[in-house]
Amino acid sequence: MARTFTSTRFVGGFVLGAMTGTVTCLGALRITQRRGPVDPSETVKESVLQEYGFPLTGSEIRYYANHVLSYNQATRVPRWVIEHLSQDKTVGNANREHCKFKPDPSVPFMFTATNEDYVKSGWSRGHMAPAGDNKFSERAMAETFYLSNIVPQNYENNAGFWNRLEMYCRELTKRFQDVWIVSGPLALPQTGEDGKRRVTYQVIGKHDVAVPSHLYKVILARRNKASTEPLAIGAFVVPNSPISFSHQLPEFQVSIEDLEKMSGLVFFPRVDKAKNCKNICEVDTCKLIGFKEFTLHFSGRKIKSARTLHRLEKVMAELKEAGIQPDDYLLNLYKKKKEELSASEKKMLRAERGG
DNA sequence: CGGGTAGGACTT
DNA sequence: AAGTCCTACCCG
Repeated sequence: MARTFTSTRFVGGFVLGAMTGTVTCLGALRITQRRGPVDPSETVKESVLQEYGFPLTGSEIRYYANHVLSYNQATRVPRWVIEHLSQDKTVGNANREHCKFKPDPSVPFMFTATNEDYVKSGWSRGHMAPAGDNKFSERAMAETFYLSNIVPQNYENNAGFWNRLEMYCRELTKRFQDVWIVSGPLALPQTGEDGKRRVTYQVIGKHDVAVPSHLYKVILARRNKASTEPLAIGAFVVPNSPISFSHQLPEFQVSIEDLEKMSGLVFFPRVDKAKNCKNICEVDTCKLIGFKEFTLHFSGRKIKSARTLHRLEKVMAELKEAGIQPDDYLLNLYKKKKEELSASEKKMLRAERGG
């Protein structure tokens, strides 16, 4: 119903616009006849074309505490998001549990995505500038939760491969003093059954938020400010779908130039990529954390946050099912937590009997 | 780390 | 009675 109304309104506006245009042309013709030919030296900017202003795109650069982006008002997702990463930014007490996804207040409401567009859409809200890159600042982290920094992302991809790519970027700050990262969505053409190439994408929610077919990341890393070593640079295009642990990061590497053709963007335009850069996968590992390491890492966090013995045992059972032998660190964590929870659950039982 | 849902309390 | 927020709990 709403869609029908919108369409009707759109068509009506188009017809009205066409009529107005006709009237204006006739009027201009009369004036021209009366005053003679227009001055050819008059620039378009100075002409009547500019009288009521040119169309606005809303793609102007928007600045936040630790990221900067250009927004696409048509698709309700960013065109690109850039951030600077250094080791000190990845440590601190900022906590995503205190953050909430919300429409960006600086984006006109008619062009913003909303949480309702995403919830139960089948797609997760995927950060472009990651929350975890902003542990140093509550504000910087909170601002990454604006929906101007979010795209519809496959759940498994977001929690898995993309997550591990973000972890690799943070790891880079151990070896490079400064890391700059540009991230964003892509809607790439695909060849149909008829052999023709088309760009198609799903849209979700009442605001028709565009679901990207792929996500890209460009990484630029500098060893340190004084170093004459070439900058390390890499571009990666990742399908917006589950990617198993058997896949390696270099499989998704593309040349900067190819990504620029796909995206219509020029990355780090002040950098001479031909002269002053080296492939990051030659200078660094381009190796994402493995399955065992990944699972152990987050099992540790789950054990720490477990609040019932049942939950605690389930985390351990999942590890066993995955065929992963807990290391000493994890076993010790488990033992401590088990004692803690046993004590508190006994206390709860006594309180119940007493009351 | 990256995300989600259900349901009760609270508001309107 | 229906929406909104918050807490608790959950998954990869």
